[in-house]
Amino acid sequence: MTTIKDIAQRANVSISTVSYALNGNPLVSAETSSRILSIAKEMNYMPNAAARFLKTRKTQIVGVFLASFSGSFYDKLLRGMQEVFVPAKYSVIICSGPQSQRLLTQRMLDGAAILDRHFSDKSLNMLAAHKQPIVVLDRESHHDTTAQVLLDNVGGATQAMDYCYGRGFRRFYIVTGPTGTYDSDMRLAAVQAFLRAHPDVTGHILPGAFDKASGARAAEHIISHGVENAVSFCFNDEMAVGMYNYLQQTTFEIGKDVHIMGFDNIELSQYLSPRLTTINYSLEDWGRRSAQALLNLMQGNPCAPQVIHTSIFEGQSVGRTCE
Amino acid sequence: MTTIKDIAQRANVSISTVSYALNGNPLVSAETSSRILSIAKEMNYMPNAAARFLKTRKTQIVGVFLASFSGSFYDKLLRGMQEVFVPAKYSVIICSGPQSQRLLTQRMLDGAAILDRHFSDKSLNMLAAHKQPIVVLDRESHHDTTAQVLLDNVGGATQAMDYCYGRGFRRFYIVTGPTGTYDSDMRLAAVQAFLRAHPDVTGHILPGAFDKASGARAAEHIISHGVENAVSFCFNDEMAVGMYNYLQQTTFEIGKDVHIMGFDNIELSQYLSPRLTTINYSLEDWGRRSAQALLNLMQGNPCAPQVIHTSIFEGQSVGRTCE
DNA sequence: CAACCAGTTCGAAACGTTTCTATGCCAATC
DNA sequence: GATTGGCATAGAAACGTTTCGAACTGGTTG
Repeated sequence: MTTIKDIAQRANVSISTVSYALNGNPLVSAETSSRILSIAKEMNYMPNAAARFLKTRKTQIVGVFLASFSGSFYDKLLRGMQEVFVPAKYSVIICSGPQSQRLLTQRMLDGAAILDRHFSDKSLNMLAAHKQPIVVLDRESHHDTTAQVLLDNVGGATQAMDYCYGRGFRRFYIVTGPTGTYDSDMRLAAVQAFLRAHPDVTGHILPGAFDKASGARAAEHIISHGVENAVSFCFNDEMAVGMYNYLQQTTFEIGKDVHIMGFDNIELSQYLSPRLTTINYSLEDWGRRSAQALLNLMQGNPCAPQVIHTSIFEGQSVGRTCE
Repeated sequence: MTTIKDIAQRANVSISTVSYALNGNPLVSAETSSRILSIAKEMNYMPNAAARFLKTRKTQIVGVFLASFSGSFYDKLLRGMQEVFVPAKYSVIICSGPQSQRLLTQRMLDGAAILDRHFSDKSLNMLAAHKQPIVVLDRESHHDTTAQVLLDNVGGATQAMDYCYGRGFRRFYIVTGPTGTYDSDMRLAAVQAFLRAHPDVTGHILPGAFDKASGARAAEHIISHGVENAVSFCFNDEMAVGMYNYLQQTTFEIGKDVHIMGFDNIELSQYLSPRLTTINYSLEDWGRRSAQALLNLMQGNPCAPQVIHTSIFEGQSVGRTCE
């Protein structure tokens, strides 16, 4: 491995001069500089990141912690982030699984974005205590080196309930995500507030796990408990897909006999037939704004909590009640 | 930041003793060791990765280079890899975009898997010259620190052609991927070999780009050039989806008037109606075997080229000719 | 009693950078 | 001709580890 020492030797200068030249420090004369640069290229020198990090304490890398790589869900989010980080000269890496937290605790990352419910609050607090810049997308966090950019779950869930209510539904099946996950808990809280505000509405809570299997189970349940004039609000589209899959094996027709509302508007939803009615929001925007927040934190500026707003995406999976 | 120096001071021992204790070196007495360990925990010491890497030249991190994060395509692949790397105590990170190559050139990674056509052969050769362990999934590479685990594109494309031929088709539209990509080029070569071997078959090559838009364009083209008794072989499912989308706005019925064969069997395909007939293979297996190959390389063992085999997944999108 | 040994611990060098401070040189000034 | 100032370069310390060889203990041996 070529090091600056080797270059210094070949160029008959000191290592400090080489370092300056390589970093474009204007103190070194143009002539020396170009000589050093050409020698470096010729020896195809590659800086040793570890040594540099050790000195500068900056890696120019940010990590995005995701629960899984599943679905095209993250694709757009990450694209939004790249839009911000690439011009800012940060490399973005995706980390998943418990063992990758070590990258963060061992200071290999200048900052991190977290959208992974397996990432414990305890770890997060530890890191915050060490002044690690972190932006959270799936929980609340109030430290001076953390920022939150959260989905408007309450708004979205309320929009969904309002929409169904407006179409005449008074009986709701609510298929939740895993308890303890911020998104599911917030959506559930909004639903419960809605139910309190509308005494004429009944809601049956069906615990789910944000996966297709939960949707299928829920579908099975509602069929046996009566579907007429009821709408099923799945707390994410994936569970709605699970419902579709299950119902395809039955004679029930979605949008007529069975009504389904989703949440997330994932790409797959547009291929469902009938098109799923769901809650929509811009993942790119979420990514961009999270990235911007993290950038701010890394520059030492605090960053106020932000909210990503939602809207209804109207398909044909929620019809009207027939009375 | 707590360092081993701080711990040494508090424990009244030298830094080397602390280092030994932290690394579980049996030379240090159990008593001292436990004292040091408890002090370390109390001060919540976190090792500085950069310093350690500088010394040991091992990061215990492998990078997976992907063209994009799109689709659930990579999900399974990565799960397969994690199965191998997690027990081997390696952290896996996903790198995308040109700027993340720096992680590799600056030796932040012990090894890498490449499935990214934007990753240039030139860079790859540079890295190979530096003895960087790398496994490639999307090209050939023959260096002593590289390994290849490739999809059996030729076999898969041949299976597809044979299947359609067996169902009576003699006229083929071939929707390719971008020229220069290994997968597309191999599939095309197989198709051309097939055409040479079957003089009774005609094939029209339609250049595509592995995206939905290409599929839509191709659909438009075949409609205006006659669909009867012709089958369209899309070199990936995503383009087939593009075709479906386009055809949905027409009166042509897939599997009857228009026949479509895909490649990849992506998750979305199962939601298409009629179900897409396509070429299937195990992404988990691909991931596992690539990871195992990389592990071998990192341990200094060479690794023979490997092939991932394919099979037909029969849906209803390819019917029969009606003569 | 000197020599040796095993079990612990310590000191110091090394990894490859960055960066602060010192030095050398030359021309311009008094 | 001594002093100054500016420019280019050199020297050396520092970052936090790991690890080699040395050194210090007591106890055992010849």
